[in-house]
Amino acid sequence: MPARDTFPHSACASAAPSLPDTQTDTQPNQTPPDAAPALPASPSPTARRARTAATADTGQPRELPTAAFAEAFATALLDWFAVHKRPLPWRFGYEPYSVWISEVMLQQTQMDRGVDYFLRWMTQFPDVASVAAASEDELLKAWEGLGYYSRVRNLHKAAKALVERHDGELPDDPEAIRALPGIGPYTAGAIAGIAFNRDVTCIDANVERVLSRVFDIDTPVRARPAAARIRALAAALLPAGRARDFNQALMELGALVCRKKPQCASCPLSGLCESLRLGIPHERPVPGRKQPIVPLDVATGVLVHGNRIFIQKRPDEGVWAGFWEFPGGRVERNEAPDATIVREYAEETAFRIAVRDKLAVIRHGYTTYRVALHCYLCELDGNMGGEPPVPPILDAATEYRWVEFADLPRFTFPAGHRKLIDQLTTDLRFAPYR
DNA sequence: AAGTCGTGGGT
DNA sequence: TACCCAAGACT
Repeated sequence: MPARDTFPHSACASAAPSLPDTQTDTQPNQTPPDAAPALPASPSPTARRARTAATADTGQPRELPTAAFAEAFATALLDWFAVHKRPLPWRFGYEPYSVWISEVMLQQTQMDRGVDYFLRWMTQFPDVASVAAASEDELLKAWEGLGYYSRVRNLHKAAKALVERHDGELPDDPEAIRALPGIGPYTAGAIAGIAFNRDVTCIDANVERVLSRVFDIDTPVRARPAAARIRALAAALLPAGRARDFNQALMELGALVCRKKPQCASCPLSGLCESLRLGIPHERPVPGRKQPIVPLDVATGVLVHGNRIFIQKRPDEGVWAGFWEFPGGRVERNEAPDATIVREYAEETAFRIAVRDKLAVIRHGYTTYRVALHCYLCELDGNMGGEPPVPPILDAATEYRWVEFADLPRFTFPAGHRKLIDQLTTDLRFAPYR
């Protein structure tokens, strides 16, 4: 736990507003800062003892940093950021649209991948209006491979709402931003704070990690008590007028220095960090309950007929909604994968098919599953293979196509199927069909 | 509030 | 290999 020395009458740091969340969180203190005493940026023992001040009324362990600590924290952090800030493409101009796209794109996504997708997206959809005018299929194709595709559907809805109601511009009011589809507490804070430089914080996994270490928060960071404390701490540490740099700096520090394996030797906050003082930064943040990963065998068949390949479009709900795919499904208990293909084709298309070569086993994961995707080459069986072939009776799809191999890149596939297509490009057994 | 929703990099 | 988990939101 942090030092319990409390200074009930010391200046309490300014508490910048944090976005309202579904969980109501009472800000312990909203009073403006008193005259902040000048304090050396270096962490003196005095500064360390002055780290926190308890809320005066209850005396509960809901502690906020003193103004002096907050200033030392912000100064060290912002100085570091000025030197180590990466030249990311949305860090030029901070146009709200660019910030919005980057923030949504980077949700649960690694920076390097996000940058590539961002640059392509901005070329294809340079403004809100172009997103609103695009078809969902176009947007989905641009998002293909990034995952969490409801993000792009919500982006579409939000863009259309902005064109209709806000003249195609993002509002600068955190509440109004938060009301848009796909924008939660984090993204609303990020847009308001980073694009508009409003005095608002944003809490992502980086911020959680940094603050849980600096203040040695010993309960699961995503659970309510710790989450509320982190929101309050971030708000108290935020220097007025510096939200753009402060928010980015906190996240940048988490991404570059205060990583899962912390690099405390090069951390500008090492002198202020309670978990480091205790020698346990690697024990923070305390993780929540983790979901078990379920292994799953799935089979899929690439059905060829002449030089055409059968694909179908998934329903509008559930995983990979609206994606194209090769039919297939879960391998049941005591079922061989090639038998799965025959069964699934019968159920999903009413095709009788014959399974030929096994093409690949592709391993990938989605959400809580770890999938082994067994891939087979298939043909229509017996007299089903007329010309043109008999139409399918779709049971798990909204559309179907018989397409040439060269046309597959125009359609949007789940990553596992996309990997299969990539492999087929060089698979000699598949040469007759491409 | 606990599950769902993807994917690939890091270790 | 196996596991963790990332600039989260929604239901």
